[in-house]
Amino acid sequence: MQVTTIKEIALLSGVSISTVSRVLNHFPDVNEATRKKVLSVIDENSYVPNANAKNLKQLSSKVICIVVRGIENAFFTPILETIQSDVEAAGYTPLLHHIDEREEELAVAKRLVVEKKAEGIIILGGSIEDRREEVADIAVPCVFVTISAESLGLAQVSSVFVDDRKAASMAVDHLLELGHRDIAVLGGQLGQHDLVYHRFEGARDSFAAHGLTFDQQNYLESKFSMGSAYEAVSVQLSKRNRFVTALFAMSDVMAIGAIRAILDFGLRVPEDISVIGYDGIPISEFYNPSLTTIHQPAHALAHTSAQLVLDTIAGRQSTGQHIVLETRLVKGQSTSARA
Amino acid sequence: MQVTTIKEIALLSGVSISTVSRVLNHFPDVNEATRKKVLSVIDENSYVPNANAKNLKQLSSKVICIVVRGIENAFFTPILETIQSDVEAAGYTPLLHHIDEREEELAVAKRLVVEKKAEGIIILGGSIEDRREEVADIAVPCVFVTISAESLGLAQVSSVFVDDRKAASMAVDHLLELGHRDIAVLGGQLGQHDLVYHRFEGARDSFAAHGLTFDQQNYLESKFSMGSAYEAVSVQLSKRNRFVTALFAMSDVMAIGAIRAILDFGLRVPEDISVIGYDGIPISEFYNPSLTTIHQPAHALAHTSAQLVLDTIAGRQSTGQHIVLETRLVKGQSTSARA
DNA sequence: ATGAAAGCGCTAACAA
DNA sequence: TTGTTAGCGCTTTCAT
Repeated sequence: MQVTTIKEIALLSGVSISTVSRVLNHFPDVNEATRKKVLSVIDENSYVPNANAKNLKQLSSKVICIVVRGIENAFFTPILETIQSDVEAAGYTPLLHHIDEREEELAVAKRLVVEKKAEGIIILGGSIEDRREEVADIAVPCVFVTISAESLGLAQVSSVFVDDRKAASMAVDHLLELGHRDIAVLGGQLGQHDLVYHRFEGARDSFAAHGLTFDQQNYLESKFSMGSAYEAVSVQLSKRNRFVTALFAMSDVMAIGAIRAILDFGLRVPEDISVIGYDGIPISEFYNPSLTTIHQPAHALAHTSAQLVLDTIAGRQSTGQHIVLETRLVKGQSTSARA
Repeated sequence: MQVTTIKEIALLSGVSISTVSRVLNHFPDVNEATRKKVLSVIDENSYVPNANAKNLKQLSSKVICIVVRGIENAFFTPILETIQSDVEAAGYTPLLHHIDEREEELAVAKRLVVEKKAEGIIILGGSIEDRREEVADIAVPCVFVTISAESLGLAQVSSVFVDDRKAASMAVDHLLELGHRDIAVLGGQLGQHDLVYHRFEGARDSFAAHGLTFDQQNYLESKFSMGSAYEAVSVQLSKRNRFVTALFAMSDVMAIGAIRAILDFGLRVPEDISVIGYDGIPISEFYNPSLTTIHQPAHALAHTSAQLVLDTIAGRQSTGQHIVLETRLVKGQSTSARA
């Protein structure tokens, strides 16, 4: 027979359900013999408490939820691991929740607060444009990672991010300083997400700062995947041949798709076309050629965001903090001076 | 004020809680006007039902849980997406649950069945050695993906996998047929997981079939990550120089780490050392050189496993099925005949 | 140190 | 079509 409830354990142990509950929750005021007995019954029947009932009744739970948009974002993976271990080190239980593109991260966050009695929320890959109400609805400290939530002006809400615009301009600066003038920008659909817009603006800033203008027809639109980037670049190559001498991709994943397309077209990287990426994910070092890329400080993003929720929960800070972290250009083998 | 319970919605709508529950669960027998009224109150207060209470009470839930070990296994990502959409297409709700290395996938699965009232379970990346009891404890249809559960002989349990031993031998066959004799095998810790053992045995089979013996000192141990593989190969290169002309890596991720190490040592791939990988993850096509690899049929693994749980739940099959899927050698640019 | 009892928010009979 | 009511399995006072 399957033993599924605390009541059955109580019966089998010859104690009341409250005593079983005390054992389960490591209360100190339980007779050692009783505890042993109960634990053995629990073990023999491989009983597992029902978290629904537990959460339903419980008021607080030492849980911090991490809500992530998109399962296959390679840039998030190391961040998640670091956040999880930081949260654990602080005595909280991290609860990782992946949501797919269609789901609403803010609604999910709100639900988790109610259901899991989460005391804090960390959101990766969300957006907050015109959603002040929904964010305000989240009743616990909340940190947005990779986007700024400063404009919301909410005391419970913090954010950690990089200056995407500046970073993108740094990338294009690098190409311009290597002597390139015909430069393509490979990015997402403009207007789809703030991030794309910021990086695009950054690229234009760089051109402007050099007294140049970005030629809009050199903007290649693609999804944030290798296959899509490959496609976008291949199309241009076969249509316009060697149309640029350098390319700035808004993610390393896109950069890799682009490079493969260039190589398959019979050109060399960086000799014929230089490529610079964005993110600094692990593969960027291992790719061949290794990627020149804008490195986002994944660990710092993770540590800082964990610290922010923890501090806000503990009341060590009373108002939302919005922290800008620095990016850094990592020079790989995928860029070189114009031939 | 935050409205958090069905009771408050009932009050505000001027109906009973059962009516609200009916609206929430899309019951047909609700007056259209009443439904509208309730929905508007729900919306105005952005009320979200508490899933704890719901699951606690509910007997069945049309949920299928997918338990995955390891957050960063690139091979699993596409499988997960396919399983999720297949499950949805069948009218079930997929519930993805990532667990970390320390957690016990079988205990988690059992818990999910109780808590979420899951009607089926799909497990990726688990192991079942000597754990018949625990598996038998899972009260609903269960499918293991990438490992065989045939030996358990449980009617509720199915599995879908490839013949790792045969596939590994196929990989080494390829290298031997290209004329290579000094071949390294880069894999995980032997004895750590069945999978490592099977692939190792497969490599030895191939040597034996060619009248040769594998030299144990050519087995390089590493974790399943690029960095670790890089390290392992670098050490051997600096110690024994060009010690082999070919290398079989037990995963594409390892193959990439190995290639980078070889390139950084000043050698060429495949001219100096050929490398063959395993898995056939997306990056294998995009890497430079593109990887020769043993392609595991990710989509077929996904479709088949989804079908198996669904069929078992529906009673369309009464006994566990154990299905072996075929791998295929994909020739990339990372292998060539011995110089 | 232990037990009894009152709910947590919801669903699912059963009535009306 | 709607309301009333009895729990789901657990935690948490309050007694003892």
